Amino acid sequence: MLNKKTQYAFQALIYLVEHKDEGPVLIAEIAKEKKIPLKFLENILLELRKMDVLESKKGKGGGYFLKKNATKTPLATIIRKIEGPIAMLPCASLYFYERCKNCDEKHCGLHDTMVLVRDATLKILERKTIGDLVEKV
Amino acid sequence: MLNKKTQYAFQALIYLVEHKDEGPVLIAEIAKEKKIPLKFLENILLELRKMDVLESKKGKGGGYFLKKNATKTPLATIIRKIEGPIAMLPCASLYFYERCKNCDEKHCGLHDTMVLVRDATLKILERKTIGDLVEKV
DNA sequence: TTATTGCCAATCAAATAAATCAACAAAACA
DNA sequence: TGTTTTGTTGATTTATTTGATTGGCAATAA
Repeated sequence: MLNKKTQYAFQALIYLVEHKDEGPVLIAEIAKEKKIPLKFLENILLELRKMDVLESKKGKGGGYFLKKNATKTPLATIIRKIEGPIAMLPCASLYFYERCKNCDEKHCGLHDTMVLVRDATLKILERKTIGDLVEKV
Repeated sequence: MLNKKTQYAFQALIYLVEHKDEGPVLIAEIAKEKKIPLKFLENILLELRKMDVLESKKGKGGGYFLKKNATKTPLATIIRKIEGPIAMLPCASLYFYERCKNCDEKHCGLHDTMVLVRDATLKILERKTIGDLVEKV
């Protein structure tokens, strides 16, 4: 399962996509609507800003909003930044690879299977984007 | 990522499949070979025994060994028992389903995507079994 | 200048995961 | 019988994740 932080990140992104033509949105508003602890959400939004998905504006009328073209960001990118590896095992990860201590992955059925799972998962998560989170009406 | 407990469980199962014609295997032997904390491994093997994958024998010459037909157990079954949900979100889980607090999953692109990921993952993990963990030579 | 809003850092608390400890029970064997 | 080997069980400790709290700083609009 994705951890809470990543789940909250997705919920916040959904809210921002839904309100993307309404100017900056207050952190407090997202926190209230999506029932996310305020300070925890602050950190999450900050991370998303640093990875160039969001922009922010301080002062009155300020808040967070999606950066230009951010809706095209694949979900896999968000997960890797907020959560970490997508694969089920370190030895099956592309971006966070670690060698197994006690098995030779050239002859390990578990490794092979987990690579299959990773590929099947990425095929979906690299194609689906933030924009796809909100269904067009 | 799978948690340590599940990763250890798979390593132990691999070891037991590799030695399945040699009678009971000592917990200590598995722990040493697979570098798993002994007492932690004890609990894991116990859980696997309670889910009818392993059998044990006490006393001298005792140890753990695979139950008859246990090699046909799908990997998904092991993960669900030791780790929990396979899906990335509660609202996308078959066996551990929970409704979302703040989104209507009938119109949620995230939910739809995570169901796709779950199905792709299960297609593999329901087919691959414990026996497949060890490649035949 | 003042109110508003995000930025940043530190820290505490609760929950969960991971690892260890200590006492016990069953089996084998001399 | 009784001693050794080995698994069983529950309690405890430690580490990590998650969530909550506090407080001051920096930028912006009015």
